[in-house]
Amino acid sequence: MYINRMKKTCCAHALTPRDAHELLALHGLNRTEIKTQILVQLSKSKKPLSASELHQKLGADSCNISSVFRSLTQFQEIGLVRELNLGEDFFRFELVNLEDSHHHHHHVRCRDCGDIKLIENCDLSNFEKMIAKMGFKQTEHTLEFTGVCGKCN
Amino acid sequence: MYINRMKKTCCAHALTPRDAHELLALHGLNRTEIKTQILVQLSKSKKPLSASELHQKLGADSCNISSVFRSLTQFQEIGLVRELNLGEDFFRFELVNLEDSHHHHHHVRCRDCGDIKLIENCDLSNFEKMIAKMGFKQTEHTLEFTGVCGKCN
DNA sequence: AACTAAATTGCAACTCACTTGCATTTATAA
DNA sequence: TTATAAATGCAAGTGAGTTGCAATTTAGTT
Repeated sequence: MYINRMKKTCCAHALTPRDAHELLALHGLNRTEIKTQILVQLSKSKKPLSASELHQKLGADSCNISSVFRSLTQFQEIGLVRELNLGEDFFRFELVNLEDSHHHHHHVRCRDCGDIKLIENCDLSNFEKMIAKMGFKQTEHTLEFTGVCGKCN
Repeated sequence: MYINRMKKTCCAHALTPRDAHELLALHGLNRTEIKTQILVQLSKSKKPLSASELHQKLGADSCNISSVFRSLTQFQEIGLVRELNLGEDFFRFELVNLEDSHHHHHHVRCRDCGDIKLIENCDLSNFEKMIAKMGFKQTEHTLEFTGVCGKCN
């Protein structure tokens, strides 16, 4: 299985264009340069990227940003990509961990320099229990931090 | 102190127009009908309100929504109001607890019917410690849940 | 290689939350 | 009452994200 061959990064997998092609084929999507590059760039990035940052990385002139948004929407629908709100006025996107799609992490964003760090462990079981008692199912959460980082202090 | 006279609701205080006037005066703001009503409506509401919902409650024709946004911005600046992102494509606003401005709660929003419930307890000390070790200060967080509520299951 | 249907794209126009500049009105304090 | 600052309405602007449509590209089939 191709997933096992992939190199690991902090968050998920570093995808080669070939890997991206396999993923696209697996989900019945055409392998276009835009879709391939979005997956590759997201996998290479240490922090989640905005649509506009992705558009830059693909070469702003090489494609239209509406195609970037459309691809990101598709990737979310098939569970390949997750949309994050880090307290900015736009969304960021990250690859879902393909070996464990439930695994996710949180972020601290510096309110000064904008730098983003990952926080790996996530235990909210006391919250989850309480919400289950309130009758909610299929619960999801977003937990994001901001602060002033060491450099900016 | 007027704060002690105020009736308590689930989240903060039910403000009379008179209370609102005191608060405005205390912060050097003019006591206009718009500002007064925003505070009163926020204090009466069991769930955080969007700018547009507030505008409706004030009577959509009675004022311009830009004035609602401007007032909300001022209220945030002086720490009277907090802006929340509940995973919608707009912000909601709630009154800050005046007796304990650090006190806050979280929310579960039903992805089906949009209903919003409060979650009172908030212990994220293990996260806070980790982030402090990473060099971040003045840390803040947002933690919001979505799910499918009992009625919609 | 040629052909077809479905998927993808670019483009331009649009939506929607929110902001801003400016002229006018209102509140407050002297 | 009057001067000054604050607040407001209005209209235009921003910026992220969406959408309709026509043109292009992909992929599967002959």
